[in-house]
Parts: sequence; structure tokens; C-alpha cells
Amino acid sequence: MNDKAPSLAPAPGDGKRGTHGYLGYLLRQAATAHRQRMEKALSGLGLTAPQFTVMTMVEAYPGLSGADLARLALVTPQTVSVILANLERADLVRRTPHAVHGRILEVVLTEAGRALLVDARARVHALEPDLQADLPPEAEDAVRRWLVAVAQLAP
Amino acid sequence: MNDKAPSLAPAPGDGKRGTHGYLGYLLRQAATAHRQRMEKALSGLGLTAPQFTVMTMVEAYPGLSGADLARLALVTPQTVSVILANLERADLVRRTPHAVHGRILEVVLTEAGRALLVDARARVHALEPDLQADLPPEAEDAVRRWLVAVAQLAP
DNA sequence: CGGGCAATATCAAAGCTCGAATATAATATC
DNA sequence: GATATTATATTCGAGCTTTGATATTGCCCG
Repeated sequence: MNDKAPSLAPAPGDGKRGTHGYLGYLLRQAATAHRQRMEKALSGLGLTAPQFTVMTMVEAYPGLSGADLARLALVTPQTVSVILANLERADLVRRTPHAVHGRILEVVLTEAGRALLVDARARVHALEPDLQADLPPEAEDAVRRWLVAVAQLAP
Repeated sequence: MNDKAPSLAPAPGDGKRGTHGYLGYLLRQAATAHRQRMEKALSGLGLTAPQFTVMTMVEAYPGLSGADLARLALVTPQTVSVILANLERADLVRRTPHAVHGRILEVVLTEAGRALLVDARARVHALEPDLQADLPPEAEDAVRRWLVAVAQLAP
């Protein structure tokens, strides 16, 4: 009865979803898969992947403004503003209006934020070896240089 | 001059944003940059990147269900449902109940959808050469195989 | 035959993301 | 000093994305 059989959709790795597909499509496919694994690893901490990314940057460069964080994360200031508002509500970061420059809000991690980040980072870093599996050193070098080049292309 | 003391944030390509960074971070950075260029290329058509992706899949595999499209795009059925609702409202796709399987809705492009997709695809494909710039054949092969491998890792 | 199971579709809530617009502060220019 | 420009932060609206929950349908098997 099921002669319709429209389900000719390929699995990841087959057809256009394999090595012959468009680089842009393959890039999105890989990033989506990794982001989902990241969300899963962080879900037990009540933290999202973007929140983890922003917290990591705040720890690495304390006192940056929201606009600086936005440039660092390749997102818009509005996006960072939303994420920071949620993190502040959870008492994980603090924004102090002061500074010498009146309009800027300096962002720093709270004590709770630093503690949570230790746990979160361990979970996320545990995913990293999988990304290197079966990747010869010279191939990894090519991949790294390509990823950086793609991020630096003209907007 | 920008001699502000606290702003020591690196540009893409420097420090941890360069080739020594985590592969996961570099992957996200590259995918975000490319997605933004894609949104920019499509903005004149009133189309978003996810909408373009779904339409491309509908054209490649007409008559698939929303659940099939979700698996193909590595997103949840709810996400596809929202995107399809917006596309249907714009008269770019049509959902018709499957004759045999009562619960399934078959998705196909409308005439307007096919016409718009021709234009959209030209714009998106124009971005592809930039992704290959300065990428030797053997390096491109390594990159392609790595991207597919990352997409196929265990969830 | 009928109950259970899986698949499909949708609703709701929360969060991320962007473009556009607004308000304010710091700096540059005249 | 007054004005223009730039940078920062926020609000609003729209769309994407996920988890969780609910209803419907098809199928398996006891």
C-alpha cells in the first residue's frame, strides 16, 4: 500500500548532506549539531549555550561593555542585552553603571557566576575531544585556518 | 585613538579567536558569520535563512512531511511548523493532507515559491566561492570530511 | 478485535536573534 | 561655547529554536 514512498530524504553524510554538498550547508549542519550537543551538556545547569558563551567572555575580559561583548560574540548589542538581563536576573553577572565614561555599563561575573562557570566549562570542554577524533594534525590545522578565514570574510 | 585601558578584546583571528581557540568556538564563530552574510543576501527578498533552507529542501524532496523536514534540517518539528506556517502565510508553500496517511501533511512549493527560490538561490550561491577562497583542494577535502563527521557525531 | 505504542502535528512558554527606532553621553568640529 | 557626530544602551516587533504537553492517526500484537 505504501507505494508512495516519498521518504527519499538522505541521512547526514549521504547525498548533498555529505562531502559533495555546499560548504555553507555543511557548515550550518555541523554547527547546529554541535550547538545541540552543547545545549544538552549544559541543560542540567539551567544554562543556555549563548549564556555560557557570554559568561566565558566576561570572565576572560572583565569590565567590558555590552557593545564590546556583542562584537566579541558576533551578535548585535540587542542580543547581548537580552542575555545579560537574563544572567543578571539569575545573579550570575553584575552590571555597574559607573566607569569614567558615564554611558558604559561594566559587566563582571558574580561569585555564583564564577562557581557555575567552572562546572559549565568542564562539561563543554568535554565535548572538544570528539571534534578532534580521527583528525590528523595537518588536517586539523587546515580546518582551524579555514574556520578563522570564514569568520574574517567581508560582511 | 582607542587607548581605553579595559578594552583588550581581541578581533577575530587574534588570541583565542584565532587558530589556537577551541574548535567548538571557532565553529560557532564561522557559522555565525556566514549565517549573517546569508541573512543579508536574502533580506531584500523578505526571506530569512531558515526559510530559505526549508524551501530548498521542499524543492529537493517534494511531498515530505514536516517531521521529515525537521530531521533533514537538524531542528525540531515545532521549529519547522513555525517556519512552514510563515511560508504558507506568504503563499510560498502549500500543505495538503496526505490521501493515505491521514495525519501527514505533504508540503510543496507554490508557483510564487518556486519563482522566489530561483532568485534566493542565486544570491546564496554567490556566497559560496568566498568560502573556498585560498583553500587548496586537499585542504578543502579535509574541511568537508571534518564538517560531515562533526554533524554525524553521537547526539 | 482492541489496547498499546509510535509517529505526526500543534499549542504554550522561555530564550535567542535581528532590524528599526529612541534616548543619552562622550567626542569632534566649527 | 554650540552643534554635529559617534558610541552606548534600551525598547519594540518579528522570527527562530527548544522543551514540555496534548490530540490525533496509523500500526503492531496479543
